[in-house]
Amino acid sequence: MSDVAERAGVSLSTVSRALRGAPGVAPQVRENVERAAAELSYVVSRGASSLVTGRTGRVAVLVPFLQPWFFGVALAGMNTQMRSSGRDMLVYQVGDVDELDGCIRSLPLRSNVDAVVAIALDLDEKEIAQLDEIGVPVVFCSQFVECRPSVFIDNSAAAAAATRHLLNLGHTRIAYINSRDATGFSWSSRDRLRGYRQAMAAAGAEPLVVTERPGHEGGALATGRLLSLDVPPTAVFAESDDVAMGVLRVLRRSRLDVPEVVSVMGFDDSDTAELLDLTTMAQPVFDMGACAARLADRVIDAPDSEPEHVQLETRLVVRQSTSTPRSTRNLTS
Amino acid sequence: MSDVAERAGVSLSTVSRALRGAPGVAPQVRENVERAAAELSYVVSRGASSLVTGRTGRVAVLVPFLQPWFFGVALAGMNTQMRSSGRDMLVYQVGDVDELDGCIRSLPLRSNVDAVVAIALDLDEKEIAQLDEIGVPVVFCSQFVECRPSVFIDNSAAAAAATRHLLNLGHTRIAYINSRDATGFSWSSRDRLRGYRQAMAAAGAEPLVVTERPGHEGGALATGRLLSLDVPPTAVFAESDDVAMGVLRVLRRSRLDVPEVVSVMGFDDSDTAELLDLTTMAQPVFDMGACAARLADRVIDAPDSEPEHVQLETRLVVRQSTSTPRSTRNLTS
DNA sequence: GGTGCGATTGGCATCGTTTGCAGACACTTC
DNA sequence: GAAGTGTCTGCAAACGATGCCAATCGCACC
Repeated sequence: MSDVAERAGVSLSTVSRALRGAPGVAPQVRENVERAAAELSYVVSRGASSLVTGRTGRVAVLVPFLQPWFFGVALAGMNTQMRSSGRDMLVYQVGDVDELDGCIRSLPLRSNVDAVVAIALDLDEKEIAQLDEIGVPVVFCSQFVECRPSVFIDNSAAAAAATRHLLNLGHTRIAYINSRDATGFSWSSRDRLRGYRQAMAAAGAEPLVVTERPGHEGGALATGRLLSLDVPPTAVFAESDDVAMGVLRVLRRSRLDVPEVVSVMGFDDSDTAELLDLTTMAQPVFDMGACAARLADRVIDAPDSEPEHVQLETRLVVRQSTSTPRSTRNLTS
Repeated sequence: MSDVAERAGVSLSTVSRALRGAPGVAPQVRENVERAAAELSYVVSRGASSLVTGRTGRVAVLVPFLQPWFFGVALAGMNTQMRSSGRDMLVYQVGDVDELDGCIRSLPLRSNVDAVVAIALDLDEKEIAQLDEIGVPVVFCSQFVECRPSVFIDNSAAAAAATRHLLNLGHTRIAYINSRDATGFSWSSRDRLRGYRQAMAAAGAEPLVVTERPGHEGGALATGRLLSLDVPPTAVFAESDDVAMGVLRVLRRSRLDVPEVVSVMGFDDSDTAELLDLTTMAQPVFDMGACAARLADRVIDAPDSEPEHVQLETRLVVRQSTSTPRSTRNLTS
């Protein structure tokens, strides 16, 4: 920076003010400084300035996985917003509770980031309290948390709407594939299950829930169970597109036509859903990421503002995997 | 840090040494300091220490996209390795050349990161030179660059091997779907195309190349063109799994059985490839990320060591989408 | 008992910025 | 022409760590 000052023929303070866009710098001088900085291809050291300001200009993002579609899209949304507000994005994968713990007590702690965004971590209260202890504001993305800034969708209402679509098509025997991993229920799947149950109850239909492990393997296993029932369902609502992929795979291998024999409904609208013509309940993941970044901006720039909750809309994307059940068609045709 | 010093009853320097694991601290004292730090849940400020040491403990990762499977997996690999070497990962999405440019001259520049990893950016020499100017060592992931540390696969050899598999099955009319976007050829697809041509030439088979835009839309469009040829191919080798998805989709909609009527070969072994039983040439993306992180470690810890090149192995994953062509089967059965 | 040595420890300058404060300067206003 | 009012600029003290250097300590050895 002193090089820039020398080249522009001004003092360090002036360079600092000029480059930071602070008021009280003559336009001419500012221009000189900016040119000098550009010529020397100089940028301020975030580390040094954060020492003084207490702001690092960095946000840590905690994700349970990096690989699935969902997180890539959410990160892309966050990244876009963060770039426009001039912040940098640190990414930490925290696959399990231990890693979360280690991460909390070591890496982005305290004076190394301005805020933390937790994406779809499905934390319980104890873990949230633990996060609070790091002394950095936390924003929740894809999880509703009371008294904390968070972006989320209404999983229950969305699942109910998806279920109603199947009911409206004339299905009554609609199975729901629920997933559970070693850690127990996650919030989103619990809410979705609830929405399914409500919609089924409201229609007077009998719920049919199978629980398997997450992912497409779980979907495949669950489908095996459904196909061996006394009366297999005519429609399957999978907790997520990923699970639905397992369902489609088994049905395809069994040469059971979709939607002719079985309708399949997903949740998420991942890119593979489009690829496989899966009807699904879309959630705006990119926007959710961008919104989380905005909430982070807000919590950093106005720490005392009250936590903001943003609920984003879902929408049903109807594709080729759902239709009226065969029996209905026979009657009406 | 002074709080910790006070609580442990020692000086600042001793705390610094103790927490950093530096030698010359009595075991008893070290333990006291560590306990005090833990009790105050204190962690060192990276910014402050980097001011003195010149090391930030951070690595910037430049990716063209965040959403595709490939980048999520590569980032996961990098993240794992970086965690174990105690570095933090900054992620920047640089979708186009302008963004790259902006990124280069603003964000992670100079004193804000110790190294930069460029994942699959397919940079040309001018851009590489530009990257050099930021004064931070650069590691290339999924691109071979002379005189720079880089991790990559032999795209040409891998594509040749994949093509040979189809040839060995008895196909002779094998189409290659090549993609090109607004920016022109990318390195990997150019190399893959070359491998395909070589294998075809070696077998005395006539190459058949169609070029479309990238992604599954491109695959779909290319398939349309292939299906309207005078003599459609019996096998299609898509430049990437993503492109292959478009191929499969069109074939499925056309009720052209895979592999009965057309064999399809992909490249990458993405998770959807497994899902759709796509035969594909797998590249070790996770390992590539991890390896890139190791190279970054090396270039940071031993700046003067000569640039290391790591070529990782690919392997053919045979699934259900390839088989002998129908004509062969007719002859042999 | 004095000396020398190695192992620990504390003091202090230092890294590159920001920022409060005061000085310099130009320009009004009386 | 002096005083008042801004606007702009420079000085110097932080910020929180590190690392050099010197001081201290314990201990064995002569």
